[in-house]
Amino acid sequence: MNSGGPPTLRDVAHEAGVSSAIASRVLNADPHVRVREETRQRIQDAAQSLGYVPHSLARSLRGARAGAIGLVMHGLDSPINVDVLAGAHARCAQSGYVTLLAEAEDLAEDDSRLRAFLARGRLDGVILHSGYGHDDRLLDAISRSVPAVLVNADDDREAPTVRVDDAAATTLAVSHLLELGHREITFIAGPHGSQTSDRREQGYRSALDRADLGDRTDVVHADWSADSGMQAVQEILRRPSLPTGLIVANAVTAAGVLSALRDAAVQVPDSISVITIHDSWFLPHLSVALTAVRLPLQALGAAAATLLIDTIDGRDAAQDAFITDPGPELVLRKSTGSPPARRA
Amino acid sequence: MNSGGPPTLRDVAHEAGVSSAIASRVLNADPHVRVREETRQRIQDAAQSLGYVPHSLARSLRGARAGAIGLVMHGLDSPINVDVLAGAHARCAQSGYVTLLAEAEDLAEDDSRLRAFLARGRLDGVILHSGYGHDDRLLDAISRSVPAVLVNADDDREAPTVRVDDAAATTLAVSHLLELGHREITFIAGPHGSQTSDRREQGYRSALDRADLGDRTDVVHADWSADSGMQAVQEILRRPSLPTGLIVANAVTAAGVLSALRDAAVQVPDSISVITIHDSWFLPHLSVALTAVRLPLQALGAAAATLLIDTIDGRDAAQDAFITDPGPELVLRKSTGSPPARRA
DNA sequence: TTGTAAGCGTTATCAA
DNA sequence: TTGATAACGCTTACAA
Repeated sequence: MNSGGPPTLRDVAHEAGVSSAIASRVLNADPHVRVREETRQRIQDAAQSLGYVPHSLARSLRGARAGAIGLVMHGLDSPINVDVLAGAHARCAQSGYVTLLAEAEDLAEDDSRLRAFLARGRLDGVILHSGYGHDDRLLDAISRSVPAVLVNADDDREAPTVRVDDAAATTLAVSHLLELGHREITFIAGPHGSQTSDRREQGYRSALDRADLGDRTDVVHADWSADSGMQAVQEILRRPSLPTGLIVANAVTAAGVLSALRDAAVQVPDSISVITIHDSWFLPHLSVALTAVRLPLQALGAAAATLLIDTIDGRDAAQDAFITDPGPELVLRKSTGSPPARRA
Repeated sequence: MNSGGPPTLRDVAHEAGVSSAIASRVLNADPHVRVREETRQRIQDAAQSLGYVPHSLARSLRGARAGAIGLVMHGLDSPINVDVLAGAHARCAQSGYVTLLAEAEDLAEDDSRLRAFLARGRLDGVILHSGYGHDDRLLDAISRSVPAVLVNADDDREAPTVRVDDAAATTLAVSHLLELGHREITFIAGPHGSQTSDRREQGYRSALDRADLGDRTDVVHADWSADSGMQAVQEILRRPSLPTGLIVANAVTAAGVLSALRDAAVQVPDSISVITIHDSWFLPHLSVALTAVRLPLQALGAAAATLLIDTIDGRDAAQDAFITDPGPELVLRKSTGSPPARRA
């Protein structure tokens, strides 16, 4: 063997009595090469018996592929975002890419982390799970170095974007409440500056407009967290009159909304109906099993990965994409019902 | 510039009118080298103006460090496991390592994914978040290739292991119920074969033993999922008499437990008290706000990373470790209380 | 104080 | 059908 370390291609070639050149071609099953069957055997036996493992760095250094994709996520404390991550990760793994994980905040705040992450040759591309719009600098740095695909950003950005139909989701939620007879529907949005939240708000507004209820729109901002959901409810409860329906822009926030309602002894759905965007495992287990509009989050992550991989592999692609299959879907549970009878 | 691609060290050296050797030393701040201040400036200016980014692959190929750590996790659909991931990831990032993410099941099932992940030179070490004991083959393959640290495995394994004090956690839960006056306490365990669950069960048994209640032990198995928690409750409800206290080995399972109890109209905590291992954001929002024993999961992940990094960097380390700071901590909410008065 | 040159493990281009 | 050999971009003795 060589000098102690793990066996190299040369060790294999030497063992098989051939040059490293054919060893390389044989082991990579290069279709353009015709070797004697017997030689091929010898090489493969040698590789086998030496326990040869190709050195991925050396390979990528020579070729141009790292075989790795960067997943820049945010808010991994929310199961919603983890779903997107899982979808993207699975699709990358399927296609033979390993994935590097990073948090958007970390990279944006700490230049040395950003550099370590984007170090040349390490990544073939990056999926940036954004949505705040505060990350132009981050996107700039990334796309200067490798192809990037955005998830959930607006489409005025400098990279292709993949999205679910946020507006359709809230529209569906509004329709559901409208059909039940609600006319006073408040939307509990995400944080100011979130493009995702803005799109959902737009769906809410236009659905009310279409029902000639455009003057009844009412939006309260939260910040995606459960606590902020509780605060939003407390704010609403301080008003002289309550809405009969609540649409919450995010399932985690909705968990807080339900708790605050319980704390205030407001009956759901008898006094007020609640519906949220995003389905997740915990919704059936909240204080009232929560009705939701399911959005295909794993599919979203997977679509972003597909788009990126197509780009990397030189297939055209690189268009913005809407995930419409499956589309937003109503998951009925126990938190919505008819509005309370009107007090004259 | 060179041939179109991004600038290399040689380009920088050329631009600065020096050799690539000093360029390298200057840019890496090699302490053993004394360069004229003016030269150092010229090199750094050149690097700056060319937008030079070191090629991490070439660097690792030459040196021996990849600057990357593999995080092999399982069950990312549970926030509990995501907490461990977050802790490990943060600690790695802090120390300048990027992280490669993989799912244990994927690697165990698909050899080509395992090979891609462990490809030589890509990783400096791996954290394996295990707990099932089914993964000996996986651990074998990994530790044959790089240093590994286990999370939550038993300590008879072939790699150092980092753990929280599972037994102490259930002991604390038992004590809490005992103090409230409970004597019939059922433990809803994780799946058969889970070492984590076994350790928790042991803490439960020995705590009851110490209270001379060793003959009252009662264990029902679930599988970490919320659904299995519901099933466990249904099984218990079929019995002629009910326990007064339930200790659930996992917070996600506990969510299902509470829902099943609600569905069966069993009052918590009036008819039955419930306490779970693991605190998480959703516990306050369940049908009854759930009392829990908090375990330091992020610290667990971080400790695993620290241990691994120490090993990689050649500091001694590599001992099994218990995370005892902070230790298991009782988080009181509304799901535990005195047992119902005994029917004579 | 700076430059030369030899690798690190592959792959690709020739030539044999 | 196979073998030399030159890159890929960087680090590091060693030499000047």
